[in-house]
Amino acid sequence: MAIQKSQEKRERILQAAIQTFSENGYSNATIKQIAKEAGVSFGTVFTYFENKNDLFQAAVLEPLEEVKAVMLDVPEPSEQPIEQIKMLIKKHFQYFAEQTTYMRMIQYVIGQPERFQKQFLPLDQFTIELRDALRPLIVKAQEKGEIINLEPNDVSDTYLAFINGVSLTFTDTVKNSGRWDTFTQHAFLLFGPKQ
Amino acid sequence: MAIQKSQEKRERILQAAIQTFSENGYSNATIKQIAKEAGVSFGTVFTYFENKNDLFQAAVLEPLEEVKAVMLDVPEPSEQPIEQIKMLIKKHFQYFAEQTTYMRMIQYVIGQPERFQKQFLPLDQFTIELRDALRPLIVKAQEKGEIINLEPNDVSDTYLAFINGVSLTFTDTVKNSGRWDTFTQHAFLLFGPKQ
Amino acid sequence: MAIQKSQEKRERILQAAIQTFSENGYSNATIKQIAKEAGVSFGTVFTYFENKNDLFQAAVLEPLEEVKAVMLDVPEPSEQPIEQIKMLIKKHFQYFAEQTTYMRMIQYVIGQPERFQKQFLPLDQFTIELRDALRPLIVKAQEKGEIINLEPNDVSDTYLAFINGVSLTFTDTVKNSGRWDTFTQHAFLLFGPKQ
Amino acid sequence: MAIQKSQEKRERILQAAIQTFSENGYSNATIKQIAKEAGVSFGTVFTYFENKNDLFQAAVLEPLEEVKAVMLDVPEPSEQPIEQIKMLIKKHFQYFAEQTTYMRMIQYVIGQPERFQKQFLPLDQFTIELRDALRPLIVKAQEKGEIINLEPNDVSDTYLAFINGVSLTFTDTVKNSGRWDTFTQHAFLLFGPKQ
DNA sequence: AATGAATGAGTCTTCATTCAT
DNA sequence: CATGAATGAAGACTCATTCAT
Repeated sequence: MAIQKSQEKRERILQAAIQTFSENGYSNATIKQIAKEAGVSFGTVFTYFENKNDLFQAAVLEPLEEVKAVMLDVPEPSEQPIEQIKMLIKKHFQYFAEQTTYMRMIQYVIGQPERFQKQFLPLDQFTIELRDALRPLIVKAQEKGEIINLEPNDVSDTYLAFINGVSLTFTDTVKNSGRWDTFTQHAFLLFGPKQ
Repeated sequence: MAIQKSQEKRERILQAAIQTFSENGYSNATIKQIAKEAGVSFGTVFTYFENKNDLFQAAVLEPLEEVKAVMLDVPEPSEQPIEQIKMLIKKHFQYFAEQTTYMRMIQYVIGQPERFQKQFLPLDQFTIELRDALRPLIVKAQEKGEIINLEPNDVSDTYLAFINGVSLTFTDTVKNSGRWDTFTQHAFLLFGPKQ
Repeated sequence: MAIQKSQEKRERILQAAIQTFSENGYSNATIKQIAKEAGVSFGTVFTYFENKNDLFQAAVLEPLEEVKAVMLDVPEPSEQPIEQIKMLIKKHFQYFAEQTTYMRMIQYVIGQPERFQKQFLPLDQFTIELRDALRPLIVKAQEKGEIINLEPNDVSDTYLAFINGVSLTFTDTVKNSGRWDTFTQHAFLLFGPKQ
Repeated sequence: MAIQKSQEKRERILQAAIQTFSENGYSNATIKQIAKEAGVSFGTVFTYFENKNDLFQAAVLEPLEEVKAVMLDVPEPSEQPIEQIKMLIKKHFQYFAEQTTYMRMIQYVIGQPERFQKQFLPLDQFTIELRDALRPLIVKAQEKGEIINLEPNDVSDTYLAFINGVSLTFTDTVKNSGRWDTFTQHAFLLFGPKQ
C-alpha cells in the first residue's frame, strides 16, 4: 500500500527542491538532499523528473502560475483607486511574506540571467505583465489627481523592484515581524501620493 | 618592485573571481575559469589565495570597504537637505550602475545567508551603518517639514531595499540606458516628499 | 491456450533480446529496450526470465539447437563427395545469411570468452561436433583423390573460421547481395580441391 | 621525481584500455579498472583522455596505423609471386598472433558497426586498402598461371575474412601453439593454388 | 613564484531488480 | 499474470587541492 499517491509524491519532491535550491543554489543542492527532504529515496526523484535541470526548471516555473494569479489579480479601478492600490500592495506583500522560500529562488535565478536563461525569460516576462495589470489603476488615480503624474510603467517597475529588494534584503524580518506593515506603507510612496 | 607586480596579479585574480562568481555562483565557478579570466595559470591562484573559499571571501569583502566609503559618505545636513538627499541618491545609483558585477555577487550572498553566513554578516552590518549615516539628513529634512515624518530607520532600510531591488531586477537596463535617472527620481519618493 | 499464448510472449521477448543484444552488446542493452522491442511491459520480461543474465543465456543457447541441427546435418558420403560438400557449404552460408542477427551475437560471445564463459563453452563444443560431422565427407573425398590430403580437423576448423570471418566482416554484404555466392565458392577452396 | 614521463603514462593507459576493452567490451570496462591496470589513479585517465569514449576511440584507432603499416606492406611482385604470397601470409598471421588483444577489440567493433560507427568506418576502409595492396601480387601470380583466375578483390576479401575468422575463433590456440602454421598454409588455399 | 600533472571525494545518472497493486 | 513505481548499487565525470619540478 503506497503511503502517498503519485502526484502527492511528485509535489513533495518539488517542494523539497524549492526549499533546497532556495537555500543552497543550484549546484550546491544535491539530489540526495532533496530526496531526503522529500522523504523519498534517491532514485525516486528520477522517476518524476528527468534530471536535475528539469527538476530545477519545474521548481522555478510551476509555482509561477500561482504567483501570477495572485500578483496580477488587480481589480477594475473604482472611484477609490488609492484604497484599491493600498489593498493590492498589502495583498502582494502578504503573499511575498508567505512565499519567501520560493521568492528567494526566483531572485537567485534573476541574479544569474545568462546562466539560467531558460528560467529567466518567463520571469522577465512577468515584469511586462505586471505593468499591464497595474496601469489602469495608476492611470485612474492620476486622473483623479490623487497621485502625481509619473509614467505608469516606471511606477510598476520600481514597485516590483521594491518588492524584490525588500524580500531580498529583509527576508527574515519580513517573515516574522509586523514589519511588513511598514514596507507596505512605504511601497505606496512609490506611486507618488500627494502630500 | 616584485611585490608591486605580485599585487597586480593578485588583483587581477580577485577581479576575475568577482566576475566569475557573479555570473556563475560559487559552486559553478571553477578555479580554472577564474585563472583563465585572470590570465594566470591554474596553480597561481593558489599562490595568492589559500583555497576557493578564501578567494570567495576576499572577493566579497575586500571591495566592500570602497563600497562603504562611497555609500556612507553622507554630507553634514545643510539648509537644503532635500537637495543633499537628491545628490546622494544620484551618487549612489551612479556607483551601483558602475559596480553591477560586484553588486550582483553581493546579492547572491544576501540571498543565501545561511550558506554564506561568514560573508553575510558584514554585509548585514552595512544596513545598520547606512541607517546611522542617513539619519541626520532625514531628520533635518523632516524638521524643516520638507518630507513627511517617517521613522528614519525605515526610510533608510526601504531605500536600501529599493537600490538592491532595482539593481537585481534591472541589471541590464541600469547599466546601459538613462533609465537610472528614473530610478533615482523614484527613489526619492521613498523619503516621503510633500506634494 | 493460456500456455500457448504465454509461450508466444516468451518467444517475442527472446527474439527481441537477440536483436537488442546483437546490436548493443550485453551491458549496453537494457531490459526496457528489449521489452519495448517485444511489445511487452517492462516487468513482464521478469515474468519469463529470472534476470538479465538468464535472458542472455537463453538468447544465446536456445536457438543453438536449431543452428546445430542445420549445421551438423551432414549427409552420408556418396560417390560424389565433392558435390555433397559444395551443397553443404551452400546450405551453411544460406543459413548464416538468414541468421545474421543471432550469429552476430554468437560472435560477440566468442570474442569475450572469459567474460561469457558459461555461454562460450557450448559454442566452443560446436567446433568439435562440426569436426566429427564433416570428417567422413572430407575423408571420402580425399580417398577418392579429389581433394588434397589435409588433416580433416584442420579443414573443418578453418572452414568454420572462414564462415565466422565472412559473417563478421561482411555482415551487410552477405545479407543483401548475391555476394555470398562468391563466398560459397571460395569456401570450397579451403577443402583443397585439386586444380 | 616522476617515475614515468607523460607520454609513457599516456601509453600505459592506452594499453590498459585496449586490454580491458578487449576482455570486457566497452560498457563493461570501467575507467577504474583501466586505471588500476595502468597503475595510475582514477582521475589521471581523464588527464590524458577527455572521456571514456575518447579513450575507446584512441584505443581503436591509434594502433591501427601500425597494423596498416604491417598488413599493407606488400612487396612488389617478383618472378616468384607464390613465394611472396606465402611469406606475406606468414607475416600477417605472425603479426595477428602477436596482437590478439588488440585484434579482438577490433572484431568487437566490427561486430557492432551501428553502435560504433565512428570507429567502424576507418576499419572498414582498411578492407579496401588491403584489396589495393594485394592486387598486384595476385594478378602477377594469375598471369603466371600459378593460381586460378579468381577476382582479386574477392581473394583479398575472403583472405581478410579468414584472418578475422581464425583470430576470432581460435584466439587461444593461435597464441600458444604452432597451430598458426596450419592456418597459414590453409589461408594460402584461398588464393586458389593449382594442384 | 609559477606551473600543471596527479589524486580521489562527491555528484549526477542509469538501470537491474523487487514488489505492491 | 502484467505492470511500473521505488530502490540503491555502480559508474562516468568534475574539480578543489596537493606537490614535484
